[in-house]
Amino acid sequence: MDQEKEIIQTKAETQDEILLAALKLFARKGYFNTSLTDIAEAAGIKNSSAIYHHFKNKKMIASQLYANIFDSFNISVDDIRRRNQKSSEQLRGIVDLFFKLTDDAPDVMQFLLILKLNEFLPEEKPVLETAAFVKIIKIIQAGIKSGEIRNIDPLLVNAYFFGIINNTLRLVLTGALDKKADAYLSQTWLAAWNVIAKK
Amino acid sequence: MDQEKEIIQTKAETQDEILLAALKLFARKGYFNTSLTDIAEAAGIKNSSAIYHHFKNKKMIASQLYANIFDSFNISVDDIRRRNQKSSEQLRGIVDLFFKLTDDAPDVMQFLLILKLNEFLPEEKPVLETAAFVKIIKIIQAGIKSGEIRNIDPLLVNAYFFGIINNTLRLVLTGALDKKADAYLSQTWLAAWNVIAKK
DNA sequence: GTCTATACGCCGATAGAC
DNA sequence: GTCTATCGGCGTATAGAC
Repeated sequence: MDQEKEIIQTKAETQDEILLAALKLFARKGYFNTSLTDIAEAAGIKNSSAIYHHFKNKKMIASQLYANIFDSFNISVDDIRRRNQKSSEQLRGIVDLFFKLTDDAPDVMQFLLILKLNEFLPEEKPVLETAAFVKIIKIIQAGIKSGEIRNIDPLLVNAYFFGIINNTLRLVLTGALDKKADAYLSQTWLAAWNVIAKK
Repeated sequence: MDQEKEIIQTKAETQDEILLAALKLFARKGYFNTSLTDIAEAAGIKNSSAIYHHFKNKKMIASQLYANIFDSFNISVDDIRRRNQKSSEQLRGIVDLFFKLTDDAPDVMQFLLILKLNEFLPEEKPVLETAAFVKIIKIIQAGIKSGEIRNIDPLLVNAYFFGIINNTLRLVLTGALDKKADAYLSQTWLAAWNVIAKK
């Protein structure tokens, strides 16, 4: 039984290694520029054939990454909403998370922010229809109702606020801004919040 | 001689048709999802082979598009700078152009804003090092010097300002915002300008 | 569960007739 | 300058031994 458990764990670990390798390569070179051979190599497997014991095909690797990343983001958003009442605090929590991810897991952030997912995962939900992002719109609507946020189209509020946040992080990820994201956090938060806050 | 002229013109026209077809397809499906067969068909050519009489290979089509679009953008920026003195007016001119292009030439705007150019044109200059965008940084620096714009890192000013502008246009281009870009111009300009304007 | 070997298809690219 | 025909290669995917 110990042995069985070990085998199962080993399998799960190999899957994770494949996912991790794929995430890294997709983030750096793009989906179409990375072959299964590349992924196998980066995952420490001699041959790409072994990958097919873990995933049906190349697209399913990307699809699994998509699910993992957006699920985990969704859980984080739930957590942030539970622990904060005001819309401003909740948005601040999400911004903190984004900046932290940019420094600690840039590949994840590339996947979330920069990759054109619909180019290689056309059947998946657009990012904005994802559970987590629907909740962000709800946070904005609540903020408008409570008077914290200016009374304009929530989609525009979202566009302005995350325009500033995401574009800043984009420049960090591409190296155009040379410091860690954390160095820009406080003033970028202020800039973004002031755009949408009721004066 | 008339005949010769006609042939030359025809050749140039065919080239333009190929470029136009490629732009459309790259913008909608992405570079890697469009084959030369697709481009030939969309350009009204029976076979992809004929394309090689106009372009060395697939990448050179994209490269030519890149050059055309950024050159033309650069010329527009020059024009805008010549016709306006204040940084705010110059930035407003660029924003007007962006919104106009989004409505009138969405494929061009997709190419400028959304496509990950380095994924299929790795040897071309990153967008931010492009002549036009270097000039935008100069406009920002001048605005800081003259006291129109807040005195923070010009790259951050750029990130905030165009974060709002580009993210809004991105949502228009993807259909998440359902009106024409022009409907959002005045309030989006105000939001973006207020972020960077000295109070 | 990973290996070797191999099939298969698509697409970029070339040759050459017209 | 566009056509038909065809090559070559890469990358996905499968078959089957171990």
